Amino acid sequence: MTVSVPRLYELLLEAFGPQAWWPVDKRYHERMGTDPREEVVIGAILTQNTAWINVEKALGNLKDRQALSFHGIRSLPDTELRRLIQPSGYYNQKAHRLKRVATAFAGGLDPFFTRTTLQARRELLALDGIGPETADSILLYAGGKDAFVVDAYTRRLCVRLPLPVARPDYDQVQRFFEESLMHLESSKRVQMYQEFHALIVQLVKTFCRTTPRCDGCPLRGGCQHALQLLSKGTGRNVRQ
DNA sequence: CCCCAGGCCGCGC
DNA sequence: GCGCGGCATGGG
Repeated sequence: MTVSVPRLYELLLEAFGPQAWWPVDKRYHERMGTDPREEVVIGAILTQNTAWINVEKALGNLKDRQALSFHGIRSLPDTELRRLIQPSGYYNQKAHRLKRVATAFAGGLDPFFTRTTLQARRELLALDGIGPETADSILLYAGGKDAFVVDAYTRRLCVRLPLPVARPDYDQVQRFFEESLMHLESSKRVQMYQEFHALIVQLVKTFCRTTPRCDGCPLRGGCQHALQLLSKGTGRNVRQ
């Protein structure tokens, strides 16, 4: 039994409800006269292989310093930027990545997002420190572009269910989801991409963890892993 | 104590 | 075109 992608989305939405991603402090940006989309970009870089709780501390530090914007980042000395984002880890690398992005988009995000999704993606990937997931997160959550975000969680879900993906690498997983939802009207599709990724994160954090906790998982009925558990009795230590 | 977290890059093969 | 180590912190 295989779950279709639209059905998968339906099940997750029923189980967890709307997720309201990407978390951004709009009040702050209204007060400061800054672009909230820049916070999305900054957060997307800070969260690379990092728990969000640690990213929040770094974002909080930038906020306190009134530097949660590209202009703010550019204005900070390297040493201070490193210190402010230190809780998010990899702070030397990330400080450089933030500086480069803040410089590349010194003209603001509006001109950048007038490009086609494909062209904008190419330009993001050309920046040192921006890989496919960071690029697609920026496109989807800052730009409202139709880019499906794939992360380690999405790939784990594909392998465990499993979904009929050619290979569990970034491009194949992305292609699979995008082709499965291609029939939707454009603005609906963007909204669904945003919600879908957030729901997958929620699912994997709650149930489909490194060591699965299948009890109460909304996908039990259509998941090969959960079904294996049932047939094996106590297979709770089985991993994939 | 160990493992993990919403990756990415540079290197060796 | 791969696999692998390095990058770093804080929470479970």
